[in-house]
Amino acid sequence: MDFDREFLTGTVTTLILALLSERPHYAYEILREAERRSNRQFELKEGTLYPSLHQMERSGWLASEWRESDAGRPRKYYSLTAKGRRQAKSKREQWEAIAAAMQAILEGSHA
Amino acid sequence: MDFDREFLTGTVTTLILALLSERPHYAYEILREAERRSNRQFELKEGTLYPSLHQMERSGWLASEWRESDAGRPRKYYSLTAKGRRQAKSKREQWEAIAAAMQAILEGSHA
DNA sequence: GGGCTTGCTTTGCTCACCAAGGTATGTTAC
DNA sequence: GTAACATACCTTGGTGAGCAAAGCAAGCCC
Repeated sequence: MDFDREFLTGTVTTLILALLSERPHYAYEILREAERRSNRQFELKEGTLYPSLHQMERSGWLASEWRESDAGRPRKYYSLTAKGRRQAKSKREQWEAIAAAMQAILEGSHA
Repeated sequence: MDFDREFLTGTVTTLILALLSERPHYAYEILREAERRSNRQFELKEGTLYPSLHQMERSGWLASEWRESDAGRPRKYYSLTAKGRRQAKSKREQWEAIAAAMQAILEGSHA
């Protein structure tokens, strides 16, 4: 399914924070992981992800660290700061509340 | 709960189409109904709703009709066109797919 | 008369997302 | 050897959704 662009707004930050809640990731890995877990439904774009990560780091939600890789270029790993963990929790709760509210509204409209 | 603004993107159109799938509504009624069903979580703004309705009418998804009211000003009732019904179905399906994909991603990140 | 609610509308702004481009390294295929 | 592809990082410029803030109009209650 191709989503209308506007549906993704708001999911990107939440999604990044959720993945980083589990363990540090580098950007490219986030792209792949988001695709994989959503069964290819999410195709996070690089032009979205990289600026988002930079923005979140500037906001103090993330810390980054370069690590050598066995093969290829070094990778920049991002992890959550304490502030980032609070944000992750907040975003997840907000998302769940939105999903519940939408569910309540959509229920009445089924054909 | 106050939502971060970006979370609402994409939900507005879906929400409007869902309510109009049930029966015609006038704008002010949509505002109230969205609030009521979401337990006050959604507070759709007038500056969002009215331009959206106009946009959707220009796109041929909605038809409008003025009706006299027992009390107060006449109300402009919006109803779905055939095209609008197809859109309503599509948006609902997209929303449900997004919600499922997000759920899959968030599941792993619970504290 | 003043305030509240209902009801419709518009202007100007912000900012999330992304298309499109670029750089660099390593692997596989021919 | 080189072409093609995957990995891995980054930036610029544009679009468009949502909203704050304002206005207009009509009815109700005190």
